[in-house]
Amino acid sequence: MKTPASAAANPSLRERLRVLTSRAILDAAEVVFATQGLQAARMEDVAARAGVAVGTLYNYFKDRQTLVTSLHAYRHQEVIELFEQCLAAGADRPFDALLLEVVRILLGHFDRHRAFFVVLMQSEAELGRREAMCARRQAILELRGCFERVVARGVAEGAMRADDAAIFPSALFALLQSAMMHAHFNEATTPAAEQAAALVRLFLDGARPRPAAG
Amino acid sequence: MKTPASAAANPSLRERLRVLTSRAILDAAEVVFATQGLQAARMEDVAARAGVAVGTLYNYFKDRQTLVTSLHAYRHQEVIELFEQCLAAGADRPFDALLLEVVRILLGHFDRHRAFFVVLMQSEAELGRREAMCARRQAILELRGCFERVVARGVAEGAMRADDAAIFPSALFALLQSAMMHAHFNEATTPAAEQAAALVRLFLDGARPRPAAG
Amino acid sequence: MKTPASAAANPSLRERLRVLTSRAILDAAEVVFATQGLQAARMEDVAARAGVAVGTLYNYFKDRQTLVTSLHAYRHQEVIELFEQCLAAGADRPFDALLLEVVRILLGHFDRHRAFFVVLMQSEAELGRREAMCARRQAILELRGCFERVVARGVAEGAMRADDAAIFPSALFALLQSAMMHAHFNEATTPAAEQAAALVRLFLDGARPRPAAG
Amino acid sequence: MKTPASAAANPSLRERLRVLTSRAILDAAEVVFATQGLQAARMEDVAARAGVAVGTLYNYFKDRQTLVTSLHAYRHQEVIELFEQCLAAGADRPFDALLLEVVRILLGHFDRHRAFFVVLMQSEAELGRREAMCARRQAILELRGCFERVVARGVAEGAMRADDAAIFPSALFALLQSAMMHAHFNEATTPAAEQAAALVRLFLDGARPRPAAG
DNA sequence: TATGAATGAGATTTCATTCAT
DNA sequence: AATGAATGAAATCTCATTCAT
Repeated sequence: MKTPASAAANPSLRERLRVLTSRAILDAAEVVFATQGLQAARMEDVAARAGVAVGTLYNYFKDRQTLVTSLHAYRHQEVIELFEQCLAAGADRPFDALLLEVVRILLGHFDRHRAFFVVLMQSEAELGRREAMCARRQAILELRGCFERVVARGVAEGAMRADDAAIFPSALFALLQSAMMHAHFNEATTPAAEQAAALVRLFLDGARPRPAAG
Repeated sequence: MKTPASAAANPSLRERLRVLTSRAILDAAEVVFATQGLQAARMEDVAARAGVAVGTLYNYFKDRQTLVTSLHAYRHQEVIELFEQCLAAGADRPFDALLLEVVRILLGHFDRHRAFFVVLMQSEAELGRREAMCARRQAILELRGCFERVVARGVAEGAMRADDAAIFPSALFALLQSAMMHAHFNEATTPAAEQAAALVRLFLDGARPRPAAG
Repeated sequence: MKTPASAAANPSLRERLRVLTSRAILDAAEVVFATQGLQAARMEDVAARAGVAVGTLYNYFKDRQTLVTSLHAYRHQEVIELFEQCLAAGADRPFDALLLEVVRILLGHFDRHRAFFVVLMQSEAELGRREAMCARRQAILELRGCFERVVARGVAEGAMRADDAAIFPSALFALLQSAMMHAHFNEATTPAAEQAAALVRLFLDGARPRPAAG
Repeated sequence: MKTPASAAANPSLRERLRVLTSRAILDAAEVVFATQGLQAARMEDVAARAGVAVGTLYNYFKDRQTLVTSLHAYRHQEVIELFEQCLAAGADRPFDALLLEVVRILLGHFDRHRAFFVVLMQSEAELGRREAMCARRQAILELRGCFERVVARGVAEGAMRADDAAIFPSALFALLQSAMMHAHFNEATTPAAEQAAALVRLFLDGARPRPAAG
């Protein structure tokens, strides 16, 4: 919004400013929603944090709902892109390594936006009920799709059982969540990413002790 | 003049009515909160559903917050009691069977109050932030304690690895949640309880195919 | 309400009980209104203090307004009776002594019910506006009448000027009030009655120093 | 972006409007509170009278209590300023004349805001009880201080006795009140200010007839 | 007659949204 | 395009009063 470099070119200065302001608002919204809670946060707080007037919020987002949805989409998109990159990059790696990498990357991302993701999860529970959130539902399904692709690949490679495969995607997702919640509750302790290996071990080999003859 | 017994030879009629009304309100609240969402639900709706006047709500619960908290406590208590009964009853069973039983019982309970538990989870995410919810936090810790005892017992019996045991309780909890969320999203499909066996298999033996020599 | 002595006679036991309960309620109301303020006090508090149920209040007083009014009347009546007794008893005394006696008696009564009289004054200010309070207005006019009689007598005896006599009654009343308010603000200090002599001196001879040749 | 001056070349227009609105609300509040009573008046009525929406009230005053307190402060301040001006202006006048002037000025002001001052007095009686009103108490003490200064000066000049001086300030204040109450009850009659001379006569020389040798 | 739970109108307060500047 | 004061619908909570027991 104040980058001096953007003064040189003028092709679509307006447009670039719009994007910057929009980002600034989304970033402010993330912090405010995460700090105060999705419902307790007031538009005025978001505006104050973003350094703009309330009215400006409405120049960029139709209404509160839209702002929340956009924020979700924004972060979700990042996760999905990360996910895709992992999958693409690890196309030729052994499945175990790929899975570990995916889990690590995702948890790393979660760690960076921990507070917001907690809020995001909170609102996911609402999804069954509200209609207006189909955009958000969409994003979630997309994320779910990523997990399903990972699982599908694991099964295809013979690295995972096919019989219970139906529950694996949501189970995997749930394990990631559990790591986050764990990190969230024991605030300021070890980041969730450090649990990546243990999670993958649990997911792939279970909690049962390995048979003696490893 | 103030002894409740002296009222009109109705030793505890009043008292019994109080309990009934209190229950009616809590039941109504569960439905309304689950249907409309924790925040969207209005006290008036709860009252209407319970068949009482708004004021009556406040004769039983100090304020909205207290109602929500009481509802949480009410359901949580049931879960914990179920849990305890399982643990007590299965004291001499093999660990695998015990775990399966526990998971099945819990998911069954979840199925019966599905909508509300989704709401409950939603609000659990808030816990890091609000202080006033220590009662609720207490309940959650208690539940967590139950899972820890199960895990501890599994480890003691040699049925579970000790190395990653730290993450097992929340992982187990998360897997249950995933089953619920799964059931919640695919509304009106198979109950979560049917996933019990698959979940336990995954938790104990992992997603990896069993070695050939089954 | 529980006086064992009243069990002996039965001529109008019911009636006597009614009076006792009525008194108990009025006494409780005085304390509660004085402690919590005329508006902040709740009927429930009055009932609790009186040791009866809320419903009982309404068996004795039509509504809140009536209770307040009755309380006013109750106390006012006492004041007026005191006043009358003084006037009657002092019929043959010199005016100065009579006035001093009246002031002393009234302030003494005020001291005994200080808190409530403060509340009472508070509500007197409302009088210009509310219609339903004509009963109260009546009582006040009656009290005013007492003061007017004292002044009239003073004038008749040549102990007071006739020219400004119109303002003397309310001035005298105001001086009494000032003594009470003074006592009220400097809580728990000397009782208002001790100011009686000074007040009368001020009222009769003014604040100006006496001419040297007394 | 936040400097008020940068808005739209309207350096202090906003600010001026704020002051005007604030005044409008206070003026409306005075009328409404005085007309309907301090407690009976509803915020909605104040808003309607001020010609703004309810919400606007809360943009200017945190809550009802604050509005009332601000109103008190607003009027009290005016009285005190009037008082100070009198005292300053009359520094070299004989005490009798000064006192008369003070009384006349104050009663004049009272006359102009009669209804509200009655309400104000009403609430003064509450002062002993509520703590949150320290601001108001402060104002009252300040006013009392003014009266004390007048009395001190009178005593110093030998125009008033020193022995009973302790009760003079509140007595003087009470006499003013009595004039107001008198005017209030005999609504729409002669203004209180006309009683100024009689009041001062009473206060300085008492109710007793002057000794023959005038 | 006493009781006290139920009632529900009504008051305060909040905050997403609008719109004149 | 940005601003921020104004708006007013809506939600929570209170408490005088009623009435079945």
